[in-house]
Amino acid sequence: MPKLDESLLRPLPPFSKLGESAIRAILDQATSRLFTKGATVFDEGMPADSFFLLLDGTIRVVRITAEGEQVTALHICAGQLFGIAKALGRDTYPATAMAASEVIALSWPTTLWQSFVSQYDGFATETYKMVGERVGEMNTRIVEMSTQHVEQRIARALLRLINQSGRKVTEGIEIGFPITRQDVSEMTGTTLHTVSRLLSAWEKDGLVTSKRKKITVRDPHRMVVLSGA
Amino acid sequence: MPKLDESLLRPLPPFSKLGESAIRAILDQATSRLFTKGATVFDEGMPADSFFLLLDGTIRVVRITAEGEQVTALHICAGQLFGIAKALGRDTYPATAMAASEVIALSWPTTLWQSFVSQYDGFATETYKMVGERVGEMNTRIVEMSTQHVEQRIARALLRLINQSGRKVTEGIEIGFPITRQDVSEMTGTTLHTVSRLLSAWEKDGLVTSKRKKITVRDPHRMVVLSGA
DNA sequence: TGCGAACGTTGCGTTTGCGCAAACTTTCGA
DNA sequence: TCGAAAGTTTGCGCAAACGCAACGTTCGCA
Repeated sequence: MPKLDESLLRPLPPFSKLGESAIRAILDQATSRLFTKGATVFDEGMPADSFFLLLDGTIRVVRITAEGEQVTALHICAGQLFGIAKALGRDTYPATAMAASEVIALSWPTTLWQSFVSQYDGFATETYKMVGERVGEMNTRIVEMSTQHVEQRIARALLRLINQSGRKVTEGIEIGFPITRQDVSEMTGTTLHTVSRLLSAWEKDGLVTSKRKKITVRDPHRMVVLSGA
Repeated sequence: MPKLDESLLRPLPPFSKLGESAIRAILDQATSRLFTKGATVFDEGMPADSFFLLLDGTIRVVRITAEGEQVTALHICAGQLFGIAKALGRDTYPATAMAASEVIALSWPTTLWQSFVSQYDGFATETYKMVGERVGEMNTRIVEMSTQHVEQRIARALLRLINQSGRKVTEGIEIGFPITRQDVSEMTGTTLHTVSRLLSAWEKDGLVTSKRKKITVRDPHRMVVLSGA
């Protein structure tokens, strides 16, 4: 395994208050892992052996219903911890994590969690802050699903995606990882048909451009208006 | 203020590992407060000055949209902590808490949170376990809203309510606090009309009985089947 | 005890978004 | 280079649930 550089961790909130030696120690205990697109990092209900830090790529956190339908609960982007079941007093993973693109992640055995929390200043605080943000995000999702129309939900989903992992290109802002209509439908609780229709309409309108697995928002401002923010 | 009895706290998870003197100390710092039905305990966005323990009654945690619609995110029943913004690294309350019935709660200034966490063994762990459960609940809500029909969602909502605060009565199990069709609709993301229609149909079917602000499930088993669990 | 407000019911028309089906396009591996 | 697989588009019909509206019922308060 290649020696990992300390500068990887230093800018990230959970580690930002730590000194060089602490970061070195943390890195030395980490395993670096590569996941190909579509690969499963861990499965819902499995014992939470490890927790992870996403170095590159995007993770999709999904839950699968009894009928086999997938629902995307969350997207996790580079620099964030995930699989931190232990932080919420759980022994198993509450959802499935899959790679939405090529993914590089560090992992640590869950047994180290306690020592990270107690040894490293700010680690717990920053982690719980992140948990709080995710809770807020989920909360917002619930509110949106309850009160908004499909069109607004999809608009918001796209805006959230370009916020989290948008890349600026000539025509606008592009979502930073491959995403299908099916994926969008799983994020918004609709069907791929509805998403496809809507994107077509928006494309005709000049709001977005989309190729296979790529969506680019050309007019973010109008999109915000549409989303009813 | 009447002297509070230690036996109030001892059986509750966050305090279960504490000795008598610790519990005494915690109680002595608490303020006991009474809220009438419909009263607001705290408002979304307000500075999180206090955190609370619900001694009696039920709290409804709601968020209010820009259009003024209410969405119920969570119900909190007796024995649970709430308003624990600090635990998630927040300085303001992320949602509004209102009394769904007469409510008795203890409160502590948020400034004490840190010392509770560091001083009292198991307090943090148990609290985060509870946070984890709530996250799981919210997650389930999202999945349900994405994949289930209104009928199933309402069935699940009722089942959840009788699980959390059901009272056994002769005809079945009754929800332990006053609840309107409007309330149910806010929990399930529908309209009071739909809820009313459905409850009427269920009543005709012998599944439930409902009076004004009271709902009693007569046949929990069939309700579970209906909910598609 | 009577009035008003809050709560609940019901009918009807309409819309939204889903389900199904068929065809088209791009990608990737053999 | 060809074919299969994966992803996308689109049309059509339908059902679920909403919105509106009007009316009935219960409760609390003066």
